[in-house]
Amino acid sequence: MAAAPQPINDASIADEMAEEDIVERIFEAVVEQRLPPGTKLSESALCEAFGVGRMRIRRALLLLSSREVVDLQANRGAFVASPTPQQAREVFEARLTLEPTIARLAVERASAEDIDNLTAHLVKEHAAHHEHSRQEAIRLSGQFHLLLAQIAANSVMLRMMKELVTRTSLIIGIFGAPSVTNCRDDDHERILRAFKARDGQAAADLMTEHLRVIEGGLELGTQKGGAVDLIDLFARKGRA
Amino acid sequence: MAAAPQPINDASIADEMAEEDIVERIFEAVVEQRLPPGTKLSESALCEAFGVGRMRIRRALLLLSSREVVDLQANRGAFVASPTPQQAREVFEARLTLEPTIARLAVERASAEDIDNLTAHLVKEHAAHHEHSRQEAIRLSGQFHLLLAQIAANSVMLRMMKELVTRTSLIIGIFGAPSVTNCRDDDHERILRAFKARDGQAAADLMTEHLRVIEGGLELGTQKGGAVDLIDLFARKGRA
DNA sequence: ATCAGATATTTTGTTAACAATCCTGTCAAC
DNA sequence: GTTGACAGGATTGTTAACAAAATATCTGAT
Repeated sequence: MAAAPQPINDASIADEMAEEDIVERIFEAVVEQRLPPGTKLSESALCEAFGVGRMRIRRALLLLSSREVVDLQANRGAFVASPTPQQAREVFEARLTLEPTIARLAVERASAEDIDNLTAHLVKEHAAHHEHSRQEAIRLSGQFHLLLAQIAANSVMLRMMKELVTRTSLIIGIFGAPSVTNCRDDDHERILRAFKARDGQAAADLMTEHLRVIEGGLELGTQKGGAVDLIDLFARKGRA
Repeated sequence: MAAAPQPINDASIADEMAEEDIVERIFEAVVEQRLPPGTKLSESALCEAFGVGRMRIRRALLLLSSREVVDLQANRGAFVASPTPQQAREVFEARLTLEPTIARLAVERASAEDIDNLTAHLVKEHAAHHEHSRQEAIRLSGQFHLLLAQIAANSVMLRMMKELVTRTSLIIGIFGAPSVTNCRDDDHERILRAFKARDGQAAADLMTEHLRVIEGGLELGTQKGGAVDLIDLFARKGRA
């Protein structure tokens, strides 16, 4: 309950954070699954955490909700979204529509430096896996897909991908088998080889396969954690 | 300068408009090209127009800017976005990525009623063309694409399409040849025939062709109205 | 002990006043 | 006549206080 107005955590680089930075930070936390689905995001807590006024937090939450990463309930507050099976299917359908083309465009437009960056990125991914630093592995694994969108040099699709990658992390958190990480970096490795061979079609096909594997690893019938729908669960008295 | 708090225009159905409705209304106005690129959207004017407080307007503008339909400049205000040629290319690239798949999915998932609705929609489009009611024609022409996304039953891609269709209207407003309307309804007609034949691939191909024709009709070298970059234009003294 | 109701506290939503910035028009100086 | 500075007005951005809703706590009865 400290009423100290000064920043508390590591968020105080210069003077103040723009709401865009706050949105970015929360996106990252969700991707790394440090904010599980259903987590309450109270305004006062966020104000302290980021050391900013309530208005900034409010705007950030509105932006997050417009991207369906946060569920904004009237008079109740903001919660990390808990995608439904239907939403999960829609997110993967959108990714399967966008990402093969993004991969192909990225191959066509990648400079030598881009490919070097991708290679360096995969090294980091491997390292994170071997070090068993789960959060870092997940973060890098998601960022690989964003890197492709960046190389494809289309800011519209890059923005769409940021949303989709973040929501995918939530989806895996809810429906993913326990041992499954977001992406197998073997697949990323194969896609990188397609880059080096300058084979855009192969990259697109590998991406399709990659996404199908991830979606196939989900159990869209049983939701694990997150906000279990208690109303639906206990609607009939006694036991089901 | 009327300080009357009651609603002024047709926006007073019940008691108050949610910011989502305001966003929707402004989207519509942009699609119909009643709000040309570069138009200043002052807060006080919007407050009067919609009969709501400043906070609502502020939130609506933030949402609009997050979808790049509005350009939010610090301490200067909100302006209808003026897409650059680069942004125009990116929007069309995204549409060319999404819409063929949306068309295919829509064909696969369309009920008989959906096809009836599409048919009725095309009748309206024709009527608007013959009546030379330009705004209505433009609106319906954009809505055709949204109808397809709705039939495809993917809310993620539907939301993306709402943004892309709206931005396309801005792009045509800036770079379109004067006589060009948004879509030739002949193309829509052909797509509808693919629906009736239940030929998803044909619908996808026709959509690709349709979008290429529209993009081909743009003059991405010369921007007409909108916010002409005077600094860049008159940087060198005298004449270029 | 459990549950219902009432009260208190916390949290969210809104409003209004205040501060800061920008635009416009004016006036003086060159 | 043009350029620059300056002041007034208008618009945006922020803060703080207030209102409303929901949650938590407490009491009392069954």
